[in-house]
Amino acid sequence: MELGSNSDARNGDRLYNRIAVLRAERGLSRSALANALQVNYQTIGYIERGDFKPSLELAFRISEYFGLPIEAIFSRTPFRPLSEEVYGNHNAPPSGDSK
Amino acid sequence: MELGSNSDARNGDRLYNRIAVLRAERGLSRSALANALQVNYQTIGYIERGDFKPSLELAFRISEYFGLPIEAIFSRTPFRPLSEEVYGNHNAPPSGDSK
DNA sequence: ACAAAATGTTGTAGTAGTACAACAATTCGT
DNA sequence: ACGAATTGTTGTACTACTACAACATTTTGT
Repeated sequence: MELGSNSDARNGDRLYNRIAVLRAERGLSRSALANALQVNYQTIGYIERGDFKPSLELAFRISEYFGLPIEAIFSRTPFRPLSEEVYGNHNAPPSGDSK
Repeated sequence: MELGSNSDARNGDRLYNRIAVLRAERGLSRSALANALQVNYQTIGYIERGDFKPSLELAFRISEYFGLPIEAIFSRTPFRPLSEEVYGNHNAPPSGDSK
């Protein structure tokens, strides 16, 4: 069955995360991160794009890896960009995912 | 199959939690908590005694319910009693679970 | 522009979290 | 001490997380 379809992460119980950003900041590929966390690299992909939520166990591993609290990485409500959080919002354009 | 047997929470990947304490502090029964969290009351039992780990989703619900960070409720390493954490350790006896 | 790396997609399969039910054991109020 | 509430046990079933594989698409380096 497809993953991104319907029965999985429908909008109500979606989980947002900053993994992609944290990876980017550190120049880590998914494989590299997955490797460090001892999980399959596709699992990182699934989690990053919200296809499903990690186990609490994995969330802890990720949290420890980045040295950040779980709440800084995962959230039930969308994250504000870290950049904004640090420098404030100077006239932001509509922040939609383009495609 | 039994739950507390073998294949589940063996000692390596056990997860400790303070749910029982938090419940006790608030005089909440498992059913009451389960009810508030919208889960089966037996699920709370399973989690409390470490039979299995909650999903991240549920961990978030619990965290929000108690108004505490996930890390204050769940940990990969055993918790120190909150009492000690607050008042310090004044000559503690061997803190084993008796029975 | 081309090759290599990174990411996305689809499909299959195993395991672990959760619900639910029925009943045993324990604890608690009066 | 008794009954009620709480907690523990066993068993069944479903769904979601994770692994893995093969291939399509996109991005990146030179």
